[in-house]
Amino acid sequence: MKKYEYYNLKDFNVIQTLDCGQIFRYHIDENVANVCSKDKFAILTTYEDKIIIESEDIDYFKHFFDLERDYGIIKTELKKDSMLKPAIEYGYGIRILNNDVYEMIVSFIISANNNIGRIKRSIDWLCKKFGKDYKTHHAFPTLSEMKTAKVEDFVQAGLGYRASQLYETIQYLTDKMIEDLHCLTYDEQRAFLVSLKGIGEKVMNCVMLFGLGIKSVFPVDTWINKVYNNLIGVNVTDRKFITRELTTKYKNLSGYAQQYFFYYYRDNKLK
DNA sequence: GCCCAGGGATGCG
DNA sequence: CGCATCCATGGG
Repeated sequence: MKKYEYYNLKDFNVIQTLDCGQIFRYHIDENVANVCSKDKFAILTTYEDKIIIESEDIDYFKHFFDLERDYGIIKTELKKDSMLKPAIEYGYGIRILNNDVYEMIVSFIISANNNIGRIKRSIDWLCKKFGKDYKTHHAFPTLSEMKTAKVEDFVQAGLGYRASQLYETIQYLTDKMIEDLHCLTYDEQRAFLVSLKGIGEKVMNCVMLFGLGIKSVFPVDTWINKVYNNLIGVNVTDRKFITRELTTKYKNLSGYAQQYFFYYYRDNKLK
């Protein structure tokens, strides 16, 4: 494997970035993190003054971890918001990953009304069953590989009632649809994603954010719902309303704000 | 046994 | 539109 070393890298913490719910295929052991995306694999080791990335495709993971972007500007702007400031100081090294759209579609369909532990187990099961074995890791199953799965396989993966939803979407999707998705307008992308079985507002926004790199969206899940009520001092359950409020407030930095909030309040076991 | 998890689909008004 | 109800499954 090739190796690349980053010295005194600002605004990047591997554990924070991996542990804030935007990726499910990773494993952390002390200062060493194994990360998978598509068929690719990397090992990140964190030391006092440097981070070492080992991979067969270093360039992929430089972009994957969004390392070419200056987060100082983003954090300075968002820290002007007093509610967000402590969350940013807590998750100072979070970066929004540039992950694969298709992998995000599958992963976040599975995530619906589910918990992270079970989501990770289900996805790992699918990778072992249908993904290529690279010895160091299993690749995420390609669309054509995933199309060979039966509904029973998805049930066995522990997807519950999401099994039939994912099955229908997998059978419907083509590689061309996935490729063309990048060229659509913002509204067309949203419409396409929501038309897929198992994808509603929240999952769609996660795919937009983590798979298409669109930072003007604000996925609202149960945690963000709790955070919103707690910070504003209300008891709202209308997530579409909360989404509108927060995207209006944070505009093109909504996606970043969402991750800082999510990591801070979920880690601190809000209430 | 109950409640919750990075919600969505469906039906009804 | 908004709203209620149902949906599998494992862990706390």
